[in-house]
Amino acid sequence: MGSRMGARKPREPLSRERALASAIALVDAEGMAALTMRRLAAELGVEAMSLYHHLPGKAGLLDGLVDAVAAEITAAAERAESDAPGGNWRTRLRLRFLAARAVMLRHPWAPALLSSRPTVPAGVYAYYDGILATLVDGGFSYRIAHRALHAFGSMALGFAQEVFRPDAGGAADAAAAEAEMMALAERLPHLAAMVAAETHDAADPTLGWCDSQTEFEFTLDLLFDGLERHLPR
Amino acid sequence: MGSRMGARKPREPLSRERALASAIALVDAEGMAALTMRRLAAELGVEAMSLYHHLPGKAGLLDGLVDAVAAEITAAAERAESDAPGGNWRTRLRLRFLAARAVMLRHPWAPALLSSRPTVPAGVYAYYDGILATLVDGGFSYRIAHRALHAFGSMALGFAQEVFRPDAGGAADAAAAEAEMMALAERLPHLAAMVAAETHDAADPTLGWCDSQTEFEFTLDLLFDGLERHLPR
DNA sequence: AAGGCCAACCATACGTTGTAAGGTCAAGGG
DNA sequence: CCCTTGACCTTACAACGTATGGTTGGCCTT
Repeated sequence: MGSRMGARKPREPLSRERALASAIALVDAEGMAALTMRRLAAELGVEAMSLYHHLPGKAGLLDGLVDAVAAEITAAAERAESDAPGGNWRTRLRLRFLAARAVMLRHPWAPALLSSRPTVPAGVYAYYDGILATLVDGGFSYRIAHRALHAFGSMALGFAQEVFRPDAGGAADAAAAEAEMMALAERLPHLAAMVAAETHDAADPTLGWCDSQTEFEFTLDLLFDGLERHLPR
Repeated sequence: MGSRMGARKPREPLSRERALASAIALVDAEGMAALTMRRLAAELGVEAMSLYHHLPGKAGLLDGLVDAVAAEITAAAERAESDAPGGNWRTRLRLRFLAARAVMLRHPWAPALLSSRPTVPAGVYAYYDGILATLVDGGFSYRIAHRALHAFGSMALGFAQEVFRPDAGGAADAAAAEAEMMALAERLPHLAAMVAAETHDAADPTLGWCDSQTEFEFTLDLLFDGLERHLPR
């Protein structure tokens, strides 16, 4: 017994969805570098070449990842906006962008992947169409709305181009970091003074002292304030 | 004759500087994908492994590229600012950022490379120290200056996080692009309307109609305006 | 029930990548 | 004169994406 009746199911037959889900889990856990065709196949209990029956190569796999993230963002933004109906354009966009940011924080690899892809996934266009609708509904001309889209840049997708990486050094050798900081302070007097002033009453004396959530919202409001002055009348 | 007197010079002895210069030329001409150790060595008339006597591996080579670009930006920004002495913080920063942007336009691969590197090159710190000096000199508190640095993000280095790539489709099949645009218009009414409104009196009816220089400066002024309102008094 | 088709999966192999290990060779100082 | 030293080369390896061509088990048709 056990060979008939179809209930044997040596394994479910592997699909594009299962592959993508497994890929996202893998990348969330171990980073983009761990995502190779062989590794992903192994994760699914399968050989590498089997993936090619469901995905059009590595590039297609990455496109799939980006599409999935875009869908997640769109859903989160839609949900956030509908949770607070009747707001003005500012609060509606704010909710959208902060919802997008929450998604990006769950997938730290997504910003780099998104900006590295040569083509924009289709779902992103729909997302931007909604933003544009909010802006036009809020009274902006198409000209200013267009410029607003450019000005938001990646913030609309929930991430900012941070030049300085978040906590790259790690907390392993805080002493060495501080020593290096002291050495740098002589050549970079203003940066040193700023760090000194800002960490005066903060807990963490290292370079990981930036509250990126606060900075994100500050920049957002900066842009909103500036745009508001371009409203007609 | 010709064998003595040292003038034979079968080739100059290859140095870190020569390797980096050649790498930049190669990447400028053919893009990052063309930069492999073997290819760079061939470009220098040498075998791949010889590069390892002057560069600490591929990662070190990329770090070298980033350092070179950072130096180029710093020099250009310094020059631009000193060409217009006595300006206020706005015009001084504006000149810096636009000078940086000119450098980035010469090296289109630099933004992606810079954001992909795990560590920030040392030269960038010095560059940011100068920006900070200008802000503080302009009357900003360290707190707001700090936030300004975050708000500028990559714009200080001369590039914006553009979600939609510049002219990825190429001008080869403008008809197909327009047809696809028409198909998209039904699902993306606002985007379609915006494109229609914006290209009303423009020359190019495709998606390559964004003047990124204008958008860059608009965003810059948006941020400057917003920051100005955070000046004390 | 028998024949055959076909999607799913696998095994093998190729070219390219970065780079570790060790060899060759000319220049120069003791 | 020899022998160290550094620049350069040769070879080799592991890992990558993927082209090519099996093998197989279940479903449809007759």
